[in-house]
Amino acid sequence: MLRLSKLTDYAIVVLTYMAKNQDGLYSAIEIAKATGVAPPTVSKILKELLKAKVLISTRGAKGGYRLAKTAEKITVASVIGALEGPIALTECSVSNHNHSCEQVSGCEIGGVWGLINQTVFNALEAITLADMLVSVNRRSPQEINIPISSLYR
Amino acid sequence: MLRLSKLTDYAIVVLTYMAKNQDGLYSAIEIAKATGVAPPTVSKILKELLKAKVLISTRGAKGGYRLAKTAEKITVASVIGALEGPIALTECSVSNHNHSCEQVSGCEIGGVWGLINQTVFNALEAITLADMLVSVNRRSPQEINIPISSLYR
DNA sequence: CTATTTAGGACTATTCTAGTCCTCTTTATT
DNA sequence: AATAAAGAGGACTAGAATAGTCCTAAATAG
Ligand code: FES
Ligand code: FES
Repeated sequence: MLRLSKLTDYAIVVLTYMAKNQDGLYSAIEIAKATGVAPPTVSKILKELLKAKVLISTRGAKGGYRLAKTAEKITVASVIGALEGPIALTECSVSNHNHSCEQVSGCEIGGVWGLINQTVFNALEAITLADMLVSVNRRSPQEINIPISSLYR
Repeated sequence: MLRLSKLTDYAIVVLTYMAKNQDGLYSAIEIAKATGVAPPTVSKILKELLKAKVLISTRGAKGGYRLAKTAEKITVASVIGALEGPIALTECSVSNHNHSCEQVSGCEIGGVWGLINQTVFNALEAITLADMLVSVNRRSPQEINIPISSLYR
């Protein structure tokens, strides 16, 4: 299904909320209440995003988190990267310096995976938090087109 | 990490092997030997690909599997779809007719997920088995560019 | 000094995945 | 007709990954 983890999903939700006021300082609890995601989970996500430098934190009372850059500069790819590590669709695409990718004897398609990977990455790098906001406002009822349809469990 | 399942990975390997002789008829065991993937696993994958009409089968002695279309018409997206169901990065993107997507109160970004999904899908739909073959022959040593690098476990 | 809030992990339960195996049906061959 | 080769379909298990919780320590405002 090529699924993203739920945490990543939540992360986008959280960031979209924060981006409504770009310079706002939000505490984890505050965000949890606003988004409906459980507090410990929000906290976990915020920490990951901090590590990835998507957010900046202030400790202590009246502390909280804020966006490290403008919404235009925060890409979906970077958020996914923060929560799930680098975008690598297959083992073959993970920094295979020691050729650990050789899962299969005689398989030489690693190069193409690189291409596919890059293509997907570019797609995700092209979409930013700002795009999310626009769509939230527009509230386009846009239906989703999933050509491969019959097989979902 | 936005990972594809191993089975999908193997499927591409298997199909690439089969595509070397477009009209060839291959038994599961034969493919297993050639690719190094365990026989029961190959069998499982072939069945899935059959269900998705990527392959055609002949039963009985001297039976086997063959490609249902030319390599140019078998897209990576369709292979992923066959093994993992439709490409839907998040719950929000899965045919949400009954709004089951409402994971999070007040979350209205579903539409953007649709966009992201579509973008990724287009990228994967643009690459076919034929492209895999070309690259196998060219054997380009092309290094993979993964900008989000530091976080891989 | 105390309340608030982040930092950094450890931990657990549940879900998903990979992989195997069994039984049945179909077909070629002799 | 008998036998062997091969796919069809699905059940099952072990292991891995994920989601989610919780605890303790450190920082800071008031
Ligand atoms: S299994 Fe690694 S390149 Fe194909
Ligand atoms: S949680 Fe479904 S649209 Fe955001």
